[in-house]
Amino acid sequence: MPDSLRRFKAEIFQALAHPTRIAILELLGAGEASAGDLVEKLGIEQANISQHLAVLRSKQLVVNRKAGNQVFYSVRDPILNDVLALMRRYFQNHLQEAYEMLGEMAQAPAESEK
Amino acid sequence: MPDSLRRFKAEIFQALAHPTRIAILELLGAGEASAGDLVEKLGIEQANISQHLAVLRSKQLVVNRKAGNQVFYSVRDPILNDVLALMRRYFQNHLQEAYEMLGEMAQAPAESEK
DNA sequence: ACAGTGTATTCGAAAATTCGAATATTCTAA
DNA sequence: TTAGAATATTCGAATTTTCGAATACACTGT
Repeated sequence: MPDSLRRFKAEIFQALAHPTRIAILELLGAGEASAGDLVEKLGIEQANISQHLAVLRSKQLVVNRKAGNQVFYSVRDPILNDVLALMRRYFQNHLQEAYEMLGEMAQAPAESEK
Repeated sequence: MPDSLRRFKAEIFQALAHPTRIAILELLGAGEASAGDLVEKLGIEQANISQHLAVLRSKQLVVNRKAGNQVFYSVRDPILNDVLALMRRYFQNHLQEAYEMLGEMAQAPAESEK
């Protein structure tokens, strides 16, 4: 496989390599959401969400649709959802280590739980 | 989903987010290989391969087995191969854009082709 | 035209990643 | 024990990523 193709793949993974962007994609997996929805559901700075959306857009992982004031985002290719689903299985298989790797966890309950 | 779990996922993706590490994992998908094999097949500095292997080890994506002088690596969980396979399908779907995104490509033939 | 709401961009500064060079470590064979 | 091969680690500089703050832009209603 050409190295240039691997560079492309690496860029996609790079786009996935941030907790906030994973959260965004998981939310979008359930269907379209506006930028504002994401800000509200994730409890993260508007500017920051917008920056992460810019990353996802630049790698074409999401598409957007403007409706008046708002911009609605969705996952472009359902394969991405499959990838995330596979990863969920992976994490179930290795939850143990996940916890160990993260070390804290026990007392760090994380802000935005559902 | 807890934020800490998303951080863990992001770390896995981060580990996948480098062309050399993708190349390593794709090679290992075909079966065990020694560090030296990887150096030779990828044509990359020994120290650098070793650094990338350290990243993959630290995220537990690979396991290693020492045999005398050498260290043999393999992918720990076959799900990873599935993820990479899914990604290959993704790239086929979007090859067009991949080429556009990479821009150069036409004249950048990449060093290590098969 | 103006104000207000929703979203995007720009600008630093701090943190993380990457690589080659140099050096260590570990094992084997003599 | 010494030499050599295979692999790993450390160091520092260059690059990239990340975030908040400030600002810009776009659309709507009045």
